[in-house]
Amino acid sequence: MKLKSDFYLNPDVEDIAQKLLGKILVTRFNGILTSGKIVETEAYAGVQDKASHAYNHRRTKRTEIMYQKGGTAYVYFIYGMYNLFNVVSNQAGIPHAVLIRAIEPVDGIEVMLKRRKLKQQKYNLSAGPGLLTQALAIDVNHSGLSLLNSAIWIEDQAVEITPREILSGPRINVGYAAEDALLHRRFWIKENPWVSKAR
DNA sequence: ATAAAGATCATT
DNA sequence: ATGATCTTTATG
Repeated sequence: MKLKSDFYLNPDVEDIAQKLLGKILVTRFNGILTSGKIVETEAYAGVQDKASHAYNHRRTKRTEIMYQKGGTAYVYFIYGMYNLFNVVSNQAGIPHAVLIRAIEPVDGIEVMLKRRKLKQQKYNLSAGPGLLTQALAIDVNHSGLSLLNSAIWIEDQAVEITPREILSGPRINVGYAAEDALLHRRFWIKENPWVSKAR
């Protein structure tokens, strides 16, 4: 069942980052459906978080999306080649976001392989924030879309991921964030091979 | 107008 | 450890 608005209005971004683990991220573009189980996330805690694009109330054309109501997609382009997908959370005006860092493929694996230009399934299909967006065909044109609609959304699962199955650590490649780089705001499912290997 | 940096990844 | 590749942002 598609997650509804109240799930995304959660004011605790570290909590929602953990609750997104185990849920299914789905895209359906031109009738083509692809999806994967979320296995790794990172929480970005708005204006107080030195790692966040919205740190210190930074408000630009790009970051404007983060100030929208929870349940909006925030997608940005980085390093000249990658689109990174985030789930905006909390009420409008508070720029919380959760970066989806890795998924375990579920539906449309053949299509995803084609999009990634891979012959056979390996972990580099979708284990990494810049890779899963390719597999699901998400790009910056989708930034601002509502996750309550039928192009990009997240499905609830009967089986909840329990706190015992979740590990945490510092976020990846946020060295510019000074002391906030040390906070444990990266979460992943213990022993899941689809978690990114990045360091 | 210009320059620097970046929530990455594949390769050496 | 390095290179690819280009948008976004800050600064002048």
